[in-house]
Amino acid sequence: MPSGEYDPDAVEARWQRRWVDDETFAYPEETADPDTAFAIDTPPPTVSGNLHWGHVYGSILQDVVARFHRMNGRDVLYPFGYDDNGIASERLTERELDVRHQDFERREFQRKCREVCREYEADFTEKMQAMGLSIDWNNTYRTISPEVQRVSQLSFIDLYEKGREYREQAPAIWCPECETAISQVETEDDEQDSHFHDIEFAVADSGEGFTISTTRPELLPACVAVFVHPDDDENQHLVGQEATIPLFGHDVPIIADDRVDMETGSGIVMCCTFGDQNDIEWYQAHDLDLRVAIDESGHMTDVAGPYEGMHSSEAREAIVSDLEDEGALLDRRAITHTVNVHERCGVGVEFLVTEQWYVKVLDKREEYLQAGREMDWFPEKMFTRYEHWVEGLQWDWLISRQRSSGIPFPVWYCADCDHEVIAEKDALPVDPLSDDPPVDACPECGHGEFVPEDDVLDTWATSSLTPLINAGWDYDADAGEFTMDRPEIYPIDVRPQGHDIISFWLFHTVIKCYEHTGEVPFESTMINGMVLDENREKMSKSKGNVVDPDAVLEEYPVDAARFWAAGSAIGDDLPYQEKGLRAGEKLIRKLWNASKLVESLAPEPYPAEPDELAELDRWLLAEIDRELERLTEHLENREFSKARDGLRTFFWGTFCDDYLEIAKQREDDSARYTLRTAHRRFLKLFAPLLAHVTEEIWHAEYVDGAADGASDETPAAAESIHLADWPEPLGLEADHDAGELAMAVVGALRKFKSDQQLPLNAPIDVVEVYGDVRGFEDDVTGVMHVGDLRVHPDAEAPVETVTTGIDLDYATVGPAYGGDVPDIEAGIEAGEYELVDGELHVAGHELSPEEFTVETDRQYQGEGDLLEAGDAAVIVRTGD
RNA sequence: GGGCUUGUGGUCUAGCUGGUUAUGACGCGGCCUUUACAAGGCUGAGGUCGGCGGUUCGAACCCGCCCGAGCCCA
Repeated sequence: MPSGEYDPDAVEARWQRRWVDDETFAYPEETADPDTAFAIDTPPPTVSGNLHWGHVYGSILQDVVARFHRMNGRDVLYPFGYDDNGIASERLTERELDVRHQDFERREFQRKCREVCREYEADFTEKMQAMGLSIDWNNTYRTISPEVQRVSQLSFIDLYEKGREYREQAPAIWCPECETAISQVETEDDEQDSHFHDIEFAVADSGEGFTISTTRPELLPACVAVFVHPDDDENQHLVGQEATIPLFGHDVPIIADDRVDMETGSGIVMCCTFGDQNDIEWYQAHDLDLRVAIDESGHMTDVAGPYEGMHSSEAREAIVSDLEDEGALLDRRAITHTVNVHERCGVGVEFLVTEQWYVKVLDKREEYLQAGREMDWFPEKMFTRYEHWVEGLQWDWLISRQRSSGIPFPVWYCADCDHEVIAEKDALPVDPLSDDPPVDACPECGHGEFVPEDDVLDTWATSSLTPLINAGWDYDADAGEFTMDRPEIYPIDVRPQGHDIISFWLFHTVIKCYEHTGEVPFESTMINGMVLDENREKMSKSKGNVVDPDAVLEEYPVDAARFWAAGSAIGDDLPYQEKGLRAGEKLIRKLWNASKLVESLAPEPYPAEPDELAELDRWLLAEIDRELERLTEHLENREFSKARDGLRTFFWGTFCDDYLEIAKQREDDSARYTLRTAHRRFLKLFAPLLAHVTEEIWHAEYVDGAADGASDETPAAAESIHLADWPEPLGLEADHDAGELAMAVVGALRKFKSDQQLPLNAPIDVVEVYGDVRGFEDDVTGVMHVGDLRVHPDAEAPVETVTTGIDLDYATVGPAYGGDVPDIEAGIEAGEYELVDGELHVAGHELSPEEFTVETDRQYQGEGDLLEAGDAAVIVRTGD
């Protein structure tokens, strides 16, 4: 029985333990029907990082969805992934064990990573469980595990066999610090101090001088062309001639191209292989020479002549100084500009021509756009981000990384002819550095030696496979085809994630799974916003405004955090608000206290449905039907805020303030049955939101009935409210208007007492209601302590009505009278109008009755006070 | 610099394809011990809907520009 005060600390921890111990939320493995299976594919968090408030927010929304659909008869698979395959966890391992990954064989080092990550995973698990999320802890995966490595390599091979991957010498974004190619998404911008140099170039034949401005003079030896804008009249005469590079002496063509930015420097620009993205375009468009001056480690090559072997930064200073000696340095000024850097190490990226593996994406943009369109987007507007991302793609997806650890490419090359030899699918996972290729001789040339691929796969190549990992995707060698352990969950019903990762994580996942299975991997995607601090600013360590989940959950119940999280419109950013949590606490308390009252008004044994329900009871149950339908629709549309606020308002106002107050006066089976039915329904409706407190009350009140079959609950409902069925509408006939009016009469009487400074239980002698509240007389009388209630359903109230104004119905008047509306308004305002046979004559127009309403004021001259209750007049007389 | 999103009483928020009285909560003022809850109930005050301009009889809503915030990209 709920008694005393609610103690969330004890209650929440107890249920969290029970849910895990009893495997309450385990996915029923016998599920086979795609219509009953319901799966959520969450992007796995990096376990080496901390759980932050954004995780709390996102996870709660996922959990509300999971619980809602579970109660709606779906077999829910809500798995959890730990992302520990990446540089972050490798660095962590090196730090913790004080080792270098280079000193170990790749597989060996990964074993160490797995060991180190295990404790971090345990910490993550504990915290996720302490939020009471309805995750199936039997269904977890680690992105570094051999099983996932196998899936990653299978994915590589499948795409290779489908002709979606290629290896090519091409300009790639390169980090000279990490000595690896990186993808576009791994770079970020950084404001850095630099210098702008004006350098004197000369035309080869005439010796005429012109100025080139650059921040990177060390690229002079890599210069392969000079560009002038076609609209640049002043310098047009240079086009077609050749320029001589100072210090290095080689001649390059001078070419016109409209990609030149005339506003910067002299408007004449040099093209080097490669300084930036533009250089690559020019290189390709004009078929220029390739002069590579900077090598993979950021040092100068032989192209740089005397500067060979210097680091590019040293070479820059040396070249500037030599230019100055030669008089070719016209100016040098300090500037700050944005530099494209590698997000991991902060070092400026280079563009190098290297041999890399790519996944084709550019050729199927339209198809991938269509794949995105086929998903349901919550909210719909977020699709635009996906759309713009796909339309703006400039590179195929670079998937090779020159790191020594990570998931290896399952590939060897013939030492003689470079023919690619791919691993056998049933041998995966393999590491070419340790394992032998599947053939003894090259199928192409017969050569017997092979060079292993020592690159590893980009971590996104793995992170983008989570739907397949969850569905148990694998290759069946006997059948010669790909299979799934759980085909019923694919495509996955919901993919939740923040709007910050739509462009790469979601995109990569969609296209890879689409290529493997021919199906868009998600039925829907649910985009949550970012969590901001109380001042709507981004949380960041440097600002010191980061909310620590542990500290908050120390102070507030998890259910309060759930209430806060559900206060967001999906897709919008949400500020952390302590008041939001406090409001949650209040609702939890209200639910608890109301449950205590229900318990005392309708104790066990619970009454069966009486033959006839009182009008008020039918009205309440019918109102609950309405709320149930609204709530269900909102949850289906992921309108969490509307769902939450609607249910809260209805419960607090209609059930607690209106119904319960009346029910206190009643002692009949109809009331007892209704209290119990309503209460049981409210618990269920609140269950996805307030997961713990509803479970606690459910167990105190309703599991016995579910267990012994006394109630119409399923046997599973005896285990947990979260396994109970979502309510169906009862469909009772009720007079909605009469009930509404009766509540308005009660409200008016309450206000009357409040205005008169009377206690709410003060008696009232006579109340006359001029409106139809038949069937509710005893309810009004009981709760308001009315001695004599007289209802006049059809009679006119004995009041004088005075016309106080005219209310135009603009929706019809506007279109009908257009520009004359201001005149009509002025006429009414000035009182220059007449009512003739129900028509309004004003400003030369005759308005028909449906175009306006007459505003009236009721005045009562008799004994007692006149109150307004909705449309009805109520007259109150007290015996003073 | 570009794209997307967002800006409503002190704070958070609702507001559908434009219709005139802009929703609710938190906080604030006043009153009320009523069969759970005073962390409750009743009631009141508080808003030029970020700014400017436009379209319209009528704009929180549509259009343009500007400002602030968030995300992604350059």
